[in-house]
Amino acid sequence: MFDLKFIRENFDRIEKAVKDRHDSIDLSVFKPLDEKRRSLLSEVERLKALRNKVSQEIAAIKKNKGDATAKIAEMREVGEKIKALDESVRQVEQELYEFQVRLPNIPQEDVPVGDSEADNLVVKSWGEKTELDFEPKAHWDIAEQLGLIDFGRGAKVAGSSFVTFTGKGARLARALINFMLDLHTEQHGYTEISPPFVVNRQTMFGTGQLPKFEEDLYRVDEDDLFLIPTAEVPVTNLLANEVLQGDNLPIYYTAYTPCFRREAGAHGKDTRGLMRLHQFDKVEMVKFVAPETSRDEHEKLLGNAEAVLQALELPYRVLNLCTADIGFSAAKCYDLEVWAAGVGQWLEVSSCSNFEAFQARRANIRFRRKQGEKPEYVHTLNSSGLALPRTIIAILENYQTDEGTVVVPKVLRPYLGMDILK
RNA sequence: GGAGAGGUGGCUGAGUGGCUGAAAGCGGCACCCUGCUAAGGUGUUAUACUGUUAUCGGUAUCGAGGGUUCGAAUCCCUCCCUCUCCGCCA
Repeated sequence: MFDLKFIRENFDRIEKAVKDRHDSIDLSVFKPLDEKRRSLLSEVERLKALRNKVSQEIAAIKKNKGDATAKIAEMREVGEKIKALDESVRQVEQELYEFQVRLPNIPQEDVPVGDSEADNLVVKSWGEKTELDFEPKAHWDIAEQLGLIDFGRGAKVAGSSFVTFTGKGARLARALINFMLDLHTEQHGYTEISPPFVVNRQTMFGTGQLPKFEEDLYRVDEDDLFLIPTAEVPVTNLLANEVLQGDNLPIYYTAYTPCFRREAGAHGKDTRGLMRLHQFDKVEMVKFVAPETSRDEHEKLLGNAEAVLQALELPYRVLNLCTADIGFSAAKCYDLEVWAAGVGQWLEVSSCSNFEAFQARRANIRFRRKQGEKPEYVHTLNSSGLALPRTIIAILENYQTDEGTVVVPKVLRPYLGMDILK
C-alpha cells in the first residue's frame, strides 16, 4: 500500500507500474477523490476550529455565571454541519481507501517488463538436468509403489487435492522440515518461529492477501478467521503495529507451517500427484530490514533458499519474474524452479520476494534508527525455503533407480535414518 | 462458557464533563555547570492528516467503533484484548 501523498507525488510511476503489470485497476478515480477529500477536510476542520474556540468561550462565560444560550444554539447548528461533512469525508475516504488497498506495488527497475510468465528471465542455473538411463517414473507411481503417500484416503477424509503421507513418506516430510529448519537456524542466522496457523482479517490484510484474494483462502466463518496460505502471513504480522529499535535490524525469522490454499480457478492445471495441493508443508524465511539494505538482503535470501537445493543436490534454475507475473505486493521476485526428471518439468519450489515498504505500511511495522528520531517503515522480504511437496517430487523422481527404489540425498540420511527408500 | 478487575505517551503512573495532547517520575535528546569518579541545573522530547511552507498554524488521536453534549480521556452502548477466580478440555 502507498499513502496518499506518495500516490499524489509519484503518479507517473504508479501509472507505469500498473500498465507494466497489466493490472486492471482504474487510476482515473484518484485525482478527483483526492481533491474532493482535501476540500472537504479544509471546510470541516475550519468549522471544528470554530467550535473548539467558541466552546472555550462558553466555558468562560459559564464560569462567570453569564448567559451562553445564544452561543450554544449557534454551536448546535455548527455541530449539525460538522456531522454532515464528517459523513461526506468518511465516504470519500472509504472510496480512496478501496483504491489504495488495490493498488499493486511498483516493480524495481531491473524487473523485466513482460506480458506473461513466458517473459520471466532465467538468471541462473545450477546443476545438470538429471539423466537417467532408464524410463523414469512419475512421483505418484514411485510414491504409491513404495507406500509413501496415500492419495485415495486423503481424498476420502478431506477431498481431492488433499493427500496423506504414510510411513517412510511421512518420515521423509518430517526429515525435510527438520533439515531445512536446522540449516536456516544454524547456518543462516534465522530465529525459529512456530506461529498460529489461523489468523484474523487484519493480519491477512497486513501482508496483502486481503482484500483482493479472499476467494483463495479457507475461511472459518463463525470466528471470521482464515487458515494461513503461507507462514509469511502470521510471521510478518508478528511485528505489526510496532516500532522496532534500529540496532535490532535485520531480524531473520524462519518457520515451518502447513499452508492452506483453495486454489480457486486452478483446477485441471498440473494437479496430478503432489503438484498442486490444498494443504502442504513449507518452511519459510522472513526478514525485516532497513530500507537501504533490502536489495542486498534479497540476494542473500535467495542464496539461503538455493542452499537447500544445493545441499539436496537437486538441479534448479532461478527466474527473475517479469512485471506480468510478479505478485501483487512484491517489488521484485525470484522464483526457484527445481528439475523433476519424472514429469520432465521445472517446478516452482520457492518464491523469494522483496516487498520493500509495501507490507510494512499495511501492517504498520516501523523502526527508529536512533532514540528521538522519526520512525520509518522497515522493508520486509520473504522466501520459501522450501515448499515440501515439490521438493519431494524432485527427490523421488531425480533419485529414483531402475529397481523402483529411491536413493536418499546424503544430507537427509541422518534425519531419515536410512540410505534408500525401498 | 460464567464472575470480577483493568486497558492513558518509549516505560511507570495521575486524571470522573471545559483551563488536559494529557500532571508527576523514569528514560531519551540539547545545552550549562562541575579541578577526579559521581552528581547537579535548564530546556526539550508522540503520531497522522491538512493549510502555508526557512517559518508558523488547523484538525484528529487516552484499546476499537458508535452515542449523549455547545464541549468527552472523563457519561452511555457494542466489540476486542489482558489479568484473577470458577467451569470445561488436549
